[in-house]
Amino acid sequence: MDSTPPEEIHGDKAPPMAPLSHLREPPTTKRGARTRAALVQAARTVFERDGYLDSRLTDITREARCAAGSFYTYFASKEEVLAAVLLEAQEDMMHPGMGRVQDADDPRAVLEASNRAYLEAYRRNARLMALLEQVAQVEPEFREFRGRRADAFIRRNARGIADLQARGVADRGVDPMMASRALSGMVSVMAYHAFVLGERQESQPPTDFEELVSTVTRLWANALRFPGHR
Amino acid sequence: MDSTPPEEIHGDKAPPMAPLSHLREPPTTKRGARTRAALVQAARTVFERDGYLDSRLTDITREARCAAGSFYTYFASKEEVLAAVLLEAQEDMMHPGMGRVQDADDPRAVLEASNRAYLEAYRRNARLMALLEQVAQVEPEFREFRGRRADAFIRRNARGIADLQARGVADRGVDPMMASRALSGMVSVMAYHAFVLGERQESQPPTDFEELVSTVTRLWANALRFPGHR
Amino acid sequence: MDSTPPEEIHGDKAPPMAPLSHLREPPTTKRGARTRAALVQAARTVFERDGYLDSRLTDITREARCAAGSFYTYFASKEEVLAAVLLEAQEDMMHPGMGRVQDADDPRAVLEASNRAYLEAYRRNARLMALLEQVAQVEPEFREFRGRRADAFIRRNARGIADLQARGVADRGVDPMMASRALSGMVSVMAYHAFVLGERQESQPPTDFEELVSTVTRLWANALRFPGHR
Amino acid sequence: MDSTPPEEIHGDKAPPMAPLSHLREPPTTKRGARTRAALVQAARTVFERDGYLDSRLTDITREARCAAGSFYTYFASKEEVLAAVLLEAQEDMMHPGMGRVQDADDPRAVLEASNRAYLEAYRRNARLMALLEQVAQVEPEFREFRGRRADAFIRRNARGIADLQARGVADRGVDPMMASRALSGMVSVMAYHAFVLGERQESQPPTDFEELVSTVTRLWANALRFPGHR
DNA sequence: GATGAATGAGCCTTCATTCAT
DNA sequence: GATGAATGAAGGCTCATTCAT
Repeated sequence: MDSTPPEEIHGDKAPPMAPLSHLREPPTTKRGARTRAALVQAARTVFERDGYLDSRLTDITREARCAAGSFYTYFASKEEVLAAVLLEAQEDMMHPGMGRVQDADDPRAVLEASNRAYLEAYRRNARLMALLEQVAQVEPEFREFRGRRADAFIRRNARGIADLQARGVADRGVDPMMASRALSGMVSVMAYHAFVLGERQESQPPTDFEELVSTVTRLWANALRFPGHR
Repeated sequence: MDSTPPEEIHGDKAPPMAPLSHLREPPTTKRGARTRAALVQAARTVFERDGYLDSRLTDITREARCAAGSFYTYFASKEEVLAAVLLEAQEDMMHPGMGRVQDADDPRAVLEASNRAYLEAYRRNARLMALLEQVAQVEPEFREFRGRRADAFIRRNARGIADLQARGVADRGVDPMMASRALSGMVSVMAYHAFVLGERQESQPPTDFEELVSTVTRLWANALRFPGHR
Repeated sequence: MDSTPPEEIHGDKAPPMAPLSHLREPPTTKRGARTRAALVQAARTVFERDGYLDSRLTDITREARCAAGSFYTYFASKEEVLAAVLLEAQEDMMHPGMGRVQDADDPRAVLEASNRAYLEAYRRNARLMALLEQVAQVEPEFREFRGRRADAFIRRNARGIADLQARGVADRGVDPMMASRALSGMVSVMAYHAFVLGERQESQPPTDFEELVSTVTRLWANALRFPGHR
Repeated sequence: MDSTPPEEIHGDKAPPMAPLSHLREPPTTKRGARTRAALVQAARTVFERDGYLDSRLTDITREARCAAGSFYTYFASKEEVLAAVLLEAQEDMMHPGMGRVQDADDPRAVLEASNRAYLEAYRRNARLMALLEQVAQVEPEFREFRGRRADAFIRRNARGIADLQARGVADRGVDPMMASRALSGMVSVMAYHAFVLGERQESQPPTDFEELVSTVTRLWANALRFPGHR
């Protein structure tokens, strides 16, 4: 895992993530581009605020300060704007963009950096992730999108694990893909709990970010029997 | 963890799980009881088949072979039947009912039995779990229900972990609650993937149940540094 | 053509005229039957008054004094009510029900009775015929309905013609079906002109009914060379 | 009917056929003329393909390869393009342009030539005739247009009939106008059946054109008791 | 209790027409 | 003249809930 580029753990250099649907042709004029952008932005705002299911198209057009009919100039349906919203945010959601790691030879250090980057990205896009979870329960198209996103992380982490197993620094008794699915899932569940559910119940104290990072990293490292306890 | 009753790990002795809503009075007559039961059964069938959102009340009354109006004799809304459905299934979903473990002193053996029981219960009620995930995304009431169910498992497992930590057979470097949340979440994510998503995509080979049990158990045990590798 | 039952000329003993569509199940209760009937009646009124295309479902429900949603209890669409309207009127439209002819052996007398019956039925249902012409231009389903209705008349008249040809009292130089189509068409065109268009242009004097009957009868008889001029 | 110019039977030397509407001023520039022509041509294509009611203005402008807004430079509405389309095609629809008849003294020969010319013109413009029938059911303006066109033929044929009656070669027992309306209608109905409906139902064998001509001619001649059977 | 018809608010979608560039 | 985005009125349809029988 030394020379493995950090992104290999949770990151995703983003194969364009297969189009969600055949979007309408992009606007030709500058004015059109502005309106379309306003609609996408408005949709994100409304979806994040009211949820996908409870939002009406007219909420979006009102937020975008345009007529109801204008929506259909750019999108064929609510699904389609959502696709546009997700596509636009995809980059930031999928490229945790973890910085340089001091000691790239230390699996724990690399892992921690990776987890931190992932969790930071999740936190940044928490409301969008919540939205994605919601629509994945309702629209098969977005269930697949969620699946592809998850798989991207899982496959990369699986490669990292296999690599460490080959170098003898990770437990060889588990299948890399399955272990990756379990451990990546563990992190995402924690993120969901902390940043999505945590936000909603203000009764509870917010999760301590650093503790979150160090706990999942430690459990992960232990789970794979990284050498050298801390 | 030796004397800890198995249920202590994933199980739940079911504190009445706070009523989901103030249900209407139970039917007085025998006929009434029959109709109500038919409605609950029909609702489960319809919800599991079509999803909560896509099902109409008339689908349920048709399935129950009764008139649309009769529904309101027993339930005030769609939410309320769902509550009844979940309440009825709660017992089996929450009490994995893991059998006696041979060597209750072996943390790994206990853990494995616990995980197996949890996963079997999940598999048994997979469609209902899928339904719960869906409604949790839409109705705050059921989000809380899901949360309470998860917390029940998490708290029990946290107690088990704290116990093992106290006995010196589990890593003391992690907070029991947080570790429990992470590891319990890991298992539930795997279950969701295998039994909910797996069912929908018949293209993929079904997950091998035993491998699933052994993998999550091994990762969990490692994560907490249970003594004695395998 | 003597013993040929009169209906054989323009009439139609009505093979049920193939359902226009799979109508919803008829209402079970008396109240339901009343509402449904009110809707069909209202639809006929509105369609005849405003035309099929210019009428809105809410016009119909208002006319029927019921809520907009009630419409869908009985019909799935505007098309479907129209089907019901036509089905209900079909009997009268298709069974001119010409009375006994004095001399059933006189082809001219039979023919005249038949034409009179046809034209009277057309006049009685003129607004409905106008409606049928309109929808036939727009909905393939009703184009077929119109076609079946026309064919019923044409086939019967063709049989009458073939019969007379066999008896040597009609020109054998024409194909019975084609001649029937031409002559039946001639009559229907005249009816359309007199009772549909005539009504709309009050500027013109109304067609004299008896002259209409005698003219088409005479032309028809001549066209087939019935013996014995008048 | 001898010296009667052939067109006198079904033809129409086209009195300008009263403007359908007050069209906008014709384009001044060459570019304008080109755009306008493209729009009329596109409208005809689209109307004939999709029907008047199912076609949208944007279909027309797309077909004409111009912007939606440009439409209004030349036409005030959908109706107005249709008027332009019909005006442009009027010439060919109304002037069957029947060739010289060998023996202009033979009523049957003249009649047959006239019918053939009419039917050929109908066939040539079948899709436009279908369109005209459609719009006549919907727009009063075009109902009148259709009426004027029909009247032109009917009046001419009525003159021919009156002429023959005067010469003693046609049944004097019928009113020339009414007989003309009936017989002209007979021919147009047959044309509509063969060329409009026939095209739509490819299941049926196409009508034999020569049989069509000879049948209507024979029936017509008989109906008026032209001398000398065939 | 059961029945099933009646209710009507609410949202999506279309497309002729206008208008700023 | 041409462009093409913006407008917004209009109407269809759904379905949870009510209510008369």
